[in-house]
Amino acid sequence: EAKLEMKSLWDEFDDLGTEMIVTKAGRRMFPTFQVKVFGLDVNSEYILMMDFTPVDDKRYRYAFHTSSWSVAGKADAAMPPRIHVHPDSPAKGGHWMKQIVSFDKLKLTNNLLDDNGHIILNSMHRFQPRFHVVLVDNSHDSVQRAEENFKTFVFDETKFTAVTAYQNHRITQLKIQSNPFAKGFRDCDTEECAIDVLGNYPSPNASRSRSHHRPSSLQLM
Amino acid sequence: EAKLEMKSLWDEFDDLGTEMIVTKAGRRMFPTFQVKVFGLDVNSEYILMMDFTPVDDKRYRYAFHTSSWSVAGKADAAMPPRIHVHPDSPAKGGHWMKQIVSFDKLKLTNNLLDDNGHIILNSMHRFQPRFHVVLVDNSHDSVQRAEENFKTFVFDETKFTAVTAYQNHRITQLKIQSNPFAKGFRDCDTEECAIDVLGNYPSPNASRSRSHHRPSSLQLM
DNA sequence: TTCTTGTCACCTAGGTGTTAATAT
DNA sequence: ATATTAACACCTAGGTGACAAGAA
Repeated sequence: EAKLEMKSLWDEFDDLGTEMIVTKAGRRMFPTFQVKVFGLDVNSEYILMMDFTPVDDKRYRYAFHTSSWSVAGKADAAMPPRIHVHPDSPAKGGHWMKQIVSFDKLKLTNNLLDDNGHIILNSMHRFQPRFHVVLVDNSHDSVQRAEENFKTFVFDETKFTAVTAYQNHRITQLKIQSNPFAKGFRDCDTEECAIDVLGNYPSPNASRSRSHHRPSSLQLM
Repeated sequence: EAKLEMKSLWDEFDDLGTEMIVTKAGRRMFPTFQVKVFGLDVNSEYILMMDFTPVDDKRYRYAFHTSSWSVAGKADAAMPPRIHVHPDSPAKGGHWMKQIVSFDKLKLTNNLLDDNGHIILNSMHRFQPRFHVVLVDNSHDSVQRAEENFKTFVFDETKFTAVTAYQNHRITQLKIQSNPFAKGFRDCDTEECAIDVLGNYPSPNASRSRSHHRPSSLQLM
């Protein structure tokens, strides 16, 4: 009834141990959580939403010399739990099923005082994204039907560790290779690395050799 | 029940004779058609939409030496009439009234074969935008109530001539001064021209002196 | 030490009028 | 002549990881 999009990319990250950046202003997830939804009633209204549950009650630490995560103690105090409602909500089943549902407006933050409605997560803790489909039911006995009107989907391969800076260098490299917005950090000499995750080729003026020296000024000739 | 936003800007354009660019790919309107809506039922559903009616049955021509429009004959064959439905439709009255309704996704084209759903207009003809509010009525006798469920608003100051290139140079200048996306064409030596139409000041790195010479190369120092 | 923050160059994505070339 | 098209420099708006500095 719900299928995770870009599963192979999620699997690739999951095999390395997915990390998601959290910032004060809020950072999008990459990969973006996207699903295809099936089996809804075309003319009934639904609210689609996401939340994040702690995977365990632990705090983690990354050891660079062994390139591995280890437990660093008990979890910090839990943050105020928040839910992200998909901005198209409420909408009819027909709307949700006619295209991929993308949670690309969802942002993660570590700011406990956030007032932008972003999802608040503790850094160095592990989380499991969850996806919920709620049927809008205005009938008098909607309370009794609350359970059947509420469906939750969990994709194990989307769990991740929240971080303020990437820990595993291989995660950094996979993000750079697969996120179009990080194209500026790709090292490409030839066209072999130029194919993005969707199989698209770059525009002709792309892939000039990267230099991270910051010019102090520039002059027109 | 509907109030035009940015009326003073529309008036400024209307006094000069508003022109709107039409292109094959589709061009947004500037000013953008935006309204505040009042008096809807908060919990009923409405569809909001726009269409464009010919102001007259004439074709126009612009005389640069006299800076004026004149009739150039009868109108060309009318294009297939199209309606632009606001992408939030259908939505409850509460949604429409809680913020300004902006038709910034609406695009104008002169391509009669357009398959992007854009509004098709004949260049060098005059048009009157119209705004419609339609109550979604599922009752059995909705046919009888069709008229009361359908309200149309016309703001005379939003009429314009469709063009493929600006004719009146004063229109061009007003577009450049008031549209943020045309900031690159502003001639500014001091901060006096730097206040945009909303009264906002520019960001610190703006308003470098404009040069339309295209550098053949540039060098980092 | 370990983790977090703020700034930055470098991208994606797309909205401007200009200009030269092309229709009509 | 007049009208249209396509490429382009220059913007707005905002998403990346790198890096240096700061905080715990």
